[in-house]
Parts: sequence; structure tokens; C-alpha cells
Amino acid sequence: MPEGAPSETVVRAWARLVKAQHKVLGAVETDIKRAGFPPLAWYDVLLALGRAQGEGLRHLEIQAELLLAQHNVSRLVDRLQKAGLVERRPVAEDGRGQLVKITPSGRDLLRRMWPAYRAAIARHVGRKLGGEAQARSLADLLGRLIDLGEGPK
Amino acid sequence: MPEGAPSETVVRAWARLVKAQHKVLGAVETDIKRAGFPPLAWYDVLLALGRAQGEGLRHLEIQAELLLAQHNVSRLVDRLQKAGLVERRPVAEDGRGQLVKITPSGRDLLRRMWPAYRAAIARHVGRKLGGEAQARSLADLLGRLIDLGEGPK
DNA sequence: GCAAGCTTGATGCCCTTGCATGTATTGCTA
DNA sequence: TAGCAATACATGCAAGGGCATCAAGCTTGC
Repeated sequence: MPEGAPSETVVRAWARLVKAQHKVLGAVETDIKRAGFPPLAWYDVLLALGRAQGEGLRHLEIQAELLLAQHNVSRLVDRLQKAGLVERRPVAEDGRGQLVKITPSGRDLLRRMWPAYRAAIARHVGRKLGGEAQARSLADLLGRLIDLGEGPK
Repeated sequence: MPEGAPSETVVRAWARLVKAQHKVLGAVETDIKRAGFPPLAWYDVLLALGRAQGEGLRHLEIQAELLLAQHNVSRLVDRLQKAGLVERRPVAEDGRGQLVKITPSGRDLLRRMWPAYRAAIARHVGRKLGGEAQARSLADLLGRLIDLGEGPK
């Protein structure tokens, strides 16, 4: 498969990847907003922070985990902070750093959002696939695109 | 599979769908920009217009094909028109309508962009997949998410 | 121990997108 | 056929994201 010439099939996979994500993400985001919740990006950050044990995460860690640009992390955290969902603290060992920690209010939002989020995923992804085997297969193939290798996990 | 509870596997497929598209689209878009070309959204519109025989497409048709919001079509076409890549004409049968047609300059851009685009797809999708069978399988599964059914094509 | 360079994060500017609304035209209905 | 709803597209405004730049702190080499 020479560099300049992906097969027809690869091109079709690409086109559908973009279209499917666009459509499904749009639908899920719409459901979430209709239920009165903030954008999914907020959920993603809060989830990462909620999982992080201890003192919270540095901007850099959020950036790496969510594939965001650095300047977007700054402003996204700004908004979350303004909404009272996270706190910022300077890092003792590194005067440049900001440690971002989820607040009880942030944890509460996570808890309240999950049922709506879960239902949207079931509606727009689960229902479209023909069962567990297809879901697993899709997850595996997409995993290759994000360099997860092909092993389990 | 009750509405409120997608399986773990479905949730993982969802998460990877978002992440894979984000990553791959970002990488392709970056490659395209680095080569000095406009955003992929322009290519998509021009491609749709290029395929359309005859008088061009209505805004509504572009909207449906590319899954765009109506107001975004207006402004995207504005930009393309400003760049000389498309022309707008009123529709004879419907005084409200706009007919958008690709210009020779637009067709030229399509031709010049394709090699760079193709190479980016090969690099960021083709190389990550383990051959034709996987590409086909991925395309099929993604097709289900955009309601293409499971048949061929 | 200090200057140069790197890392971490913030910010100004502009473009794009989302949301609401406006305007013109068509179609339906009584 | 007058009036009203629906359709097709445009636009003002605000929020979000990309790009370049800036400031502060750390590290390294001399």
C-alpha cells in the first residue's frame, strides 16, 4: 500500500469515520444539552479529574489525556472554575504549575450527568450495532487508529 | 439491552470513536494545512458540488449531504464564493433558493488537493489498519452508525 | 551563580460555529 | 384570494477553538 494511494476501502472507512462521529457526537451532545447539562467536554475533564487520586491533575496531564491544545485547557479549566466545578492550586514543587482538582459540586455533576450520557450512548451507538461482538470489533479497530495496538484492554 | 444501560463494550466503542476521529481528523487536517490548502470542510463542499451534475446544489442539499447546520452552510458558501471557488445563482422555480455551482477554479483546487488528502488518509488510516479486510470491517461497522444498514456499498 | 534556553501556563486576535432571530418567498386553507 | 403558516436562506451576537505571543519559573552549562 504505497503512501500516496490508500485503497477505495480505506477511503470509505475514513469518510465514514468522520461522518459517523460527527453524527453520533452531535446526537449525543444534543441529548445531553436538552437534559440541561453542560457540554461533553466538561464531562470529559471532570471524569479525568474524578479518576485522578490525590491532588488532582496538572494542565499538561489533562492535555495529554483529552488530546486538547494547551491554550484550550487553560480556558476550559477557567470555565469549569467559574462554574465552581474545579479548584486550581499552585504546585509546591513547580511554581509554574497549576493543580486542578474536582470539587464536590463537580463530582455531583458527574453523578447526575452519567445516566443521561449513558442513555444517549445506548441510543445512538448501542442500538445501531448488532450486539456485543460488533461493539468489541468496532472498539478494537478504532483502537488501532489511536495506536492502542491490537491486544486486549 | 435496556435503554439506560449500554454495555461496557459499547461505552468503550463510543469513547474510542470520539477519540479516534478527533486524533485522525486533527492529523489529516494538519497535514493538509501544512501543504498550504484550505480546511477539509471546503474540500467536502467542493467535492459534493463537483459530483453534482447540472446546475449545482441548493443549500439544503449541501446541508443534508454534509450534516451541517443551515446557517453554517450560508457562511461556508460565503467564504467559498469570496475565494472564487463557487458561484451563487437564484433558482428560477423558487425565489427563496440559491443554487451553488463549482467554478473551474474550484475544480482545480479539488484536483490539486486530492493527492495531499489521499496521502494523509493513507498515512493516518491505511497504515494503522491491518489490511483490506479490517478496513472493510471498520467501514461496515461505522456504516451502521450512520444508518446505512449492513448491506454492501 | 548567572545567562540562555526550555517548560508551563495565560492571553490577545481572529475565524468558525451555535443559537436566536429576521426577511423574503411559497404553499395551504378557508 | 386574503391571510397565515411553513420554507429557504441570511445575519447579529456570543461562545469556543486555532495561532502566535507573552510571562513566569525552572534547568543547564559555563
